[in-house]
Amino acid sequence: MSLSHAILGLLTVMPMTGYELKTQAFDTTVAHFWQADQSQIYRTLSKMEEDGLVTYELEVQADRPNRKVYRLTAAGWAELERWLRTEQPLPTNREPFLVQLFFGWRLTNETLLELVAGQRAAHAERLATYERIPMPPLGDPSLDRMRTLWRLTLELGIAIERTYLDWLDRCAAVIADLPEADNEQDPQL
Amino acid sequence: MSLSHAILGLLTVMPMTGYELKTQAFDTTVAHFWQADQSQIYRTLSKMEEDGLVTYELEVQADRPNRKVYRLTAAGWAELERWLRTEQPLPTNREPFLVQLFFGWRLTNETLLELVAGQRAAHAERLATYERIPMPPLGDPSLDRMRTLWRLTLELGIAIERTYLDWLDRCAAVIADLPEADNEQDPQL
DNA sequence: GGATAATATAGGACTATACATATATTATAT
DNA sequence: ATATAATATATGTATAGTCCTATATTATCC
Repeated sequence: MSLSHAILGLLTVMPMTGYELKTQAFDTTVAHFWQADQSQIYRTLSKMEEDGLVTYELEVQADRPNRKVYRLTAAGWAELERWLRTEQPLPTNREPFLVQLFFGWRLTNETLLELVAGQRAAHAERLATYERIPMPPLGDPSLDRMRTLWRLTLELGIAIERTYLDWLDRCAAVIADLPEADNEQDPQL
Repeated sequence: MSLSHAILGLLTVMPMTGYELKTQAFDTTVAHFWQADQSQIYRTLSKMEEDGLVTYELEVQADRPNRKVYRLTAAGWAELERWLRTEQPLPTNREPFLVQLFFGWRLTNETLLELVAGQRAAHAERLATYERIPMPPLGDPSLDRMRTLWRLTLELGIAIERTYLDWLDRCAAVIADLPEADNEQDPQL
């Protein structure tokens, strides 16, 4: 489970509550490389606390629900340092849209183009989200390691989304020129 | 669960056993967009059979374990056709290496460069695997819809891997020029 | 006035995935 | 002689992730 490692990393930047992890990190800053469900964040925090990786301070609030502000323990720091040096496997590919495209030859060009357009819109939106994140310029000598590395991760997110958009445009062009399917004999049961 | 839909798609090409699905499809032809565990394939086939989406013929073999050759039922065809028209969500991003890079500013440049090199090797291998798959040329009028669409999915796989490689090279260059970390005050417990 | 959003945590139920092992036979490699 | 790989299916167990709902208060929107 490297959700716990992402959480450890985030809590080194600043002690936070589960709510802040969700809204100010997983939904925004790190969304391009790790997405997490609210309920899973809370459950993982509980487990990490049990395991002694984090502790929390309860901030009692009058007009709002109480906050549990989590931070790393010594064991949490040690585990993060260890994990950061461990070679990580590539993420496994699982893309429903490519399954559709691969097996979609019986669909009409029109239907295929609609699917392509849908994906294009979704990727364009994702790209726009990433591009709205202000990126620290490179070449600035005052730019610290942290922000340089952070910038690099964002650059990948943007590059991948651009790759998708280029490819989807190419798909649309190729499909538009494709002779329609001959579905006479299908399905052949 | 769209593993079942990937299986439905694959079985339209040719009736197959679970073993063949694993070795001749998920580990090879469709590996760039869907990877599946052997045990999950068998369990999913069982469930799909229960649900009436597929049936199998038992091929009794003398010198080898018997084979269950699966093919679609009418309900399986209907479900595939329905699913193929349904808009699919973008895959969620979860990339352990980017978590490392993002939170790795306390590591030395050397350690970071080792991690980058490890990822580079893994992506280069993946790209080589994709490039070994013979890709039908475009512009061939005899090229059917199926192979054109299949080619497009492979092109994306290759484009994404090239994006990773370019980006990893850029990472290496940027990290090599980075002043080393000043870890005096860390970890700040 | 009623619905929704924001702040905050949590649990139930399910689905999906991963990793290891069992079983059985034959062929090949060391 | 022993081990491993290939063919073939299957189960046990654990981990990871999703979706929905509950709880409680305040603020805002229509």
